Amino acid sequence: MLDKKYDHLKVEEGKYENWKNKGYFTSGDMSKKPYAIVIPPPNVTGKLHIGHAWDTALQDILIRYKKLQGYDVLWLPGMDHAGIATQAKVDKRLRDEGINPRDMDREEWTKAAWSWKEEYADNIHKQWAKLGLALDYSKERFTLDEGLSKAVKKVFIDLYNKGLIYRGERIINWDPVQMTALSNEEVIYNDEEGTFYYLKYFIEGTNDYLEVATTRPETLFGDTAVAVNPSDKRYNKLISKNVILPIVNKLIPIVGDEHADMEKGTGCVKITPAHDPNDFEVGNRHNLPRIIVMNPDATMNENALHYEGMNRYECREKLVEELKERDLLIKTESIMHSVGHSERSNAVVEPYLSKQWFVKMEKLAKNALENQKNLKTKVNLFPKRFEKTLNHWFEISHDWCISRQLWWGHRIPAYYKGDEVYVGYEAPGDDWVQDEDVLDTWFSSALWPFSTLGWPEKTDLLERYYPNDVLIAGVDIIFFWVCRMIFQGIEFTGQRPFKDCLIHGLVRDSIGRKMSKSLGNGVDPMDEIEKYGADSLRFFLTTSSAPGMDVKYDTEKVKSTWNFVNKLWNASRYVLLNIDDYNETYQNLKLADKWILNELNKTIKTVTTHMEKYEFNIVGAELYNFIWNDFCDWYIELSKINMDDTTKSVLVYTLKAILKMLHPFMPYVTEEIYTKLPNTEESIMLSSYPQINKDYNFKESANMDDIIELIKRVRKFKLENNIKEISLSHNSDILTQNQRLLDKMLKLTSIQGKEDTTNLDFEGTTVTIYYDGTQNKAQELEKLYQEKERLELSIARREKLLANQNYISKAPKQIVENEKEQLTKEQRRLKAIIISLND
RNA sequence: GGGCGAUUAGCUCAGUUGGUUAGAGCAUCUGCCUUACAAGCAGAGGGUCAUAGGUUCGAGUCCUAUAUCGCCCACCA
Repeated sequence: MLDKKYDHLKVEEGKYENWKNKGYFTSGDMSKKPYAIVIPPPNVTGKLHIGHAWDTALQDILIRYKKLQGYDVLWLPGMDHAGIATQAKVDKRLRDEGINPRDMDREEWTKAAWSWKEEYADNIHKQWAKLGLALDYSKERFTLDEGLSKAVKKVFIDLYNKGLIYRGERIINWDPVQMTALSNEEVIYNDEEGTFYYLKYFIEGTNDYLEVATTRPETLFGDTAVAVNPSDKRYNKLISKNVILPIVNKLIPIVGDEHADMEKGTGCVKITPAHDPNDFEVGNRHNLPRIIVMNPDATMNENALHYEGMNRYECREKLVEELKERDLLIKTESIMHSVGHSERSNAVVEPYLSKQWFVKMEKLAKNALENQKNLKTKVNLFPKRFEKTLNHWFEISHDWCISRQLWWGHRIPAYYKGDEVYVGYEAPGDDWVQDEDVLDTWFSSALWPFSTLGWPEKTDLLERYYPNDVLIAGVDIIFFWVCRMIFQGIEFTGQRPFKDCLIHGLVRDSIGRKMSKSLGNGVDPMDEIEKYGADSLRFFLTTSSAPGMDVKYDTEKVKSTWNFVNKLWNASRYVLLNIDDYNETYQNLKLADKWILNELNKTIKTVTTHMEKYEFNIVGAELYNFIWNDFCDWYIELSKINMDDTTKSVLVYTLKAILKMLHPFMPYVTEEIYTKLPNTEESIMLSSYPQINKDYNFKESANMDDIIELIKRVRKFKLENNIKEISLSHNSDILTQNQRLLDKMLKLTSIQGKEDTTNLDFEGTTVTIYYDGTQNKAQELEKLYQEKERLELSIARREKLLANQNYISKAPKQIVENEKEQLTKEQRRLKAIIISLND
């Protein structure tokens, strides 16, 4: 028996360990069809947040659903080493302990990082368990483990040999705090207020100057030209003359280049090839020298003369003062411009000339785009509109900077001896030194769907579970991850990495803001599980929004989900209290039994359809309605009238189906209840998903719908007119057959002493309500007139519609038929009201 | 500048290929402790579906504009 009260903590205790120990999460039953999902590996940097809870709950729903449907499900768990993020955390911890991480040698530091990893992996395992995720731990992987490292090396080496990876000096996004290069995706642009400085660049041998505007005056030490547009009549005769670079007092040329926009600013642009991507290109076109003016930590270097050693902002401030003193500053203007920040450190990114490794994207992106055009082999995104986003990234993709100046990651398999470069698994000789840098974390994550299955070996796992069936990811990592998995999958396996890709939104706070550490508005899923249980949290997260939309985290809604679980709990208690000692039978089904079985079939159909389309919000609403309204409010109440073996059987049958459909969303409470029911498997995880039973499609179930409607109307009449006692008379066969049902649901009493009457229509027969309601006569009449007026309007509307030949000929038959039926029904009701009014 | 999304009840959101008089939860109001559940039951009120046009027998749904909010991308000397 179930406890009197639903206690989520008690229900959830111990179940996960049991499932895990019994091996229910383990894949590999070769007699079944495979179904595979790989988890988006969380970073080993800290705790899982509410977004992870959502993302993983969605996956768990599919895994548990497919398992019940009889698939051999593999949900492969794992974690990501998360290069920059983890290195920052490890460094911080070391510094807090008084150790300067940069004083350590690489090996020593790496040891510290691995111990961090173990600790945080342990945390994440505990959180996965709390969430109830059916992960197959026997297949767990880590992005830095041996097999995956081998895959990473192979991909790097192969791409290099195909000419799709190269090393070169380019302007990259430099994070001066982490002191590493970043990819474009790792830079976040914010609009910020800045200052536009207008400077005088005197033209050699004259007292004239060019007016040059810049937001970053400190880079002038790296200026090697000023560009004007060749067709700009104001300046084009100056081309190939020189200007005097302020402060530095050296001559730099005026070059003509289309990059200079005549309409913009003064039309003159300072060219700093080592500190700006556009200037870099201009520099290439005009063979300009590249002068780096900053150190890797964004302090000024020796090229900044007496500003050497200052950080870039201090330098800017002092330099502007000096320019002012020397009358080289014309004016300043404040402007809004967008400033790039490092995704991880939030430092202002410095465009910086640096020698890095790049993936050449053009061909890889083109292949991915081509593949997306093939309906049979493309990755299907849900919702579909995200395919546009995906394609756009492939269309514009820049070469991907993949080297990072970090210690935590896959070290680049490139070796140097003098000017020679060798790329391969091992150093070609003792006197070769390996590249110090590691690869972008996303380089290894991009291989995750196949590297985790043993690739590049031709393993059985790979054969069986690749391509994965679906990938689930947040909208925020489409570019970082989804795109890259797709092009790497196609390049190295010749196949899409997954057939479907379900994209979900972000969890926002109750007033719609992004959850962030700085705002302190984050919600810890573990706290919520403590308060409301994993079942409530999961159901809320996965059913509260349409696919691809954000969810506002609303505690009230989680509470109301808890109420729903509690409702299920109590309904189950009711069933269990009533089924001691019964023989399962479906003979002599009563109208109510037929009705609920019929409704159940409809529910199974809808739920299954929408589960397949990842429309969990619809599934959630459907189950909520069926359970609360149909099963609890009607069937359970009706079951009290005649609790025979058939009723008991139907109660159990329906409840079992409910639990199985709900199980993917609420694994714990469904397990608790299911295992208490008679004739069940040891665990609900070993049961099978409900299917439509064709024997239980009953036409006469519509009679029950009619009766329910009648009951509702009578109840409304009673309540509106504050009538305590009523009785009914009628000459309907259906009602006669279900007289006990009416007595019970309407609490009918004897007809004696009830002088007043009113009439209702029941499918063409008249039902008379007897009551003693003289004190409310005026109100009753008022209600009747209101109803009469409403019906007349509606009837008029329908009659007009049905008189419209266009409508009759063009609308689907079913719709027209329905309209006619409704019209008949309303006409009957109106007639009954008129009779009542005449009485 | 380009793309995408949103705008529906007081609040948070659904609304499948166009088809009864637009739904749910929460909140509000009325009446109920009816032995599964008062964390509940029985009812009620509340929406000219952002605006303006258009297509259609029929539009929350399709088309064209507009407004507001949000996200993404690009640019930003």
